Amino acid sequence: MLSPLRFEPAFAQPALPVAAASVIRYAAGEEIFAEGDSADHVYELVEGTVRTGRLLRDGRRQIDAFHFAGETFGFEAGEVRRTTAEAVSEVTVRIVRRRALSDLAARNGEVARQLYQLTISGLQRSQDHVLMLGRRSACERVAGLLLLLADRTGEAAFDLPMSRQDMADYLGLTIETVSRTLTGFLQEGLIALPTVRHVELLDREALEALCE
Amino acid sequence: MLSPLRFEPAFAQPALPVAAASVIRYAAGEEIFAEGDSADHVYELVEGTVRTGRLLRDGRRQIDAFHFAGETFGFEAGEVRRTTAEAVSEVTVRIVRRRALSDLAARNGEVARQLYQLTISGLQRSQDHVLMLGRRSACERVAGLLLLLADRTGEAAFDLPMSRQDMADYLGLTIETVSRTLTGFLQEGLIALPTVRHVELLDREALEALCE
DNA sequence: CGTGTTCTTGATGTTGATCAACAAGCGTGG
DNA sequence: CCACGCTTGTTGATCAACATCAAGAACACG
Repeated sequence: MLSPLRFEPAFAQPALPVAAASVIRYAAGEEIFAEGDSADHVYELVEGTVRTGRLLRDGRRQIDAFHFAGETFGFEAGEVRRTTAEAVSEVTVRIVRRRALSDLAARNGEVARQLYQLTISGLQRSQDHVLMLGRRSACERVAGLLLLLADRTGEAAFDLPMSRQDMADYLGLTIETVSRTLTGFLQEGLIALPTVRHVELLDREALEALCE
Repeated sequence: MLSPLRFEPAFAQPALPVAAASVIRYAAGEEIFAEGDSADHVYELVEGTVRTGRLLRDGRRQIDAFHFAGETFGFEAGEVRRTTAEAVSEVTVRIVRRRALSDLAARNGEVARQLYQLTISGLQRSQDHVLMLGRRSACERVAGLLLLLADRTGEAAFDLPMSRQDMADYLGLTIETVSRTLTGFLQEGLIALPTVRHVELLDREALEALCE
């Protein structure tokens, strides 16, 4: 069921219009780049799921975003990575030289516009995330994540690509709270959880109501 | 003490390289634009402080960012505003037609690059905000905001342009918690609070340690 | 099958929210 | 200049949500 470069409506993004320096596979859990690395490539995700985020010295982790097939990641303002990217599942990426892309953008206004559009929609997702973390309860956050995942597949039933720990670190919660919230939804009949990594949304309305 | 177009090192951003459609003043508390408006202008803040954020239907509010003199705001991916912008203090802004700016960017690679740089640094600040809201305690959040405000003036003593409610809505806390945390810092000798709107950082080290 | 990992569930603890009262600033009008 | 009311901020008491700690269950993989 490989569908490279298929663009989901909710996340439609142009592929990077530059020849890839290379195409690489990463195993689940592998690091793609780390905080402090020099940021001379950007990535286009062909298949799989990637998480980007940061780690505090005491071990607390915050995931900024999950990235799915067709999306791009690894853009930085400066020369040095401020986030770490890891493969959540088995992953294949196209790697593009940042320099090649910025050169092209300097010559081609349309490419520059796409690049701009890409980052600004990333900014908007980050703002949604801020709202979620700043002002929403655990229930609302978990519901929000489930809806986000459902929207990108377009299906009410889908596999969770990430662990409970990943969900917790994205939502600013603990695994226990995520787990309890999911079984709460289960008991209220909002979702089914046939396996630990597969969700079906039974009452989308109710879940949406939780997110307003 | 007006200093239009002075760029603080920590927030150095190019002015929008387009003739302003107009220059407008807003009184403190006035709305500059609102969620749902059509997004056909961008703004350059000449003087004062602006907050951008969102409101949930039940009244919960989340401030995405504070903007200071020299900074730009009001960029949107789509045609419709997703955030509201309000004057925190008395404010003067240059208003630029979005269309004029994007036309210029399409012709001029350097302008396009600046625009890109602007949004990507906005994205990085939003990611810092996510980390703050997702994984930091109330103390750490308040310390982080104080340091952010100190950095942009370059002084250890500064006026707080915003109310406790604004601070709370930026930090994902309540006014009571912000207030208590500040008096906590006061009692530990980390700050002085000669008036309710003026802060002096007495022990910057300790505050930085709180943010790691 | 065992063994290690991930997930769930339960009991308890802590942080920050909520509710309530009071204090401090601030503008207006006497 | 003070009295007044109104807004904003502080402080206290209590509560609730989520974290933490601990144990067990389910699952994955050799």
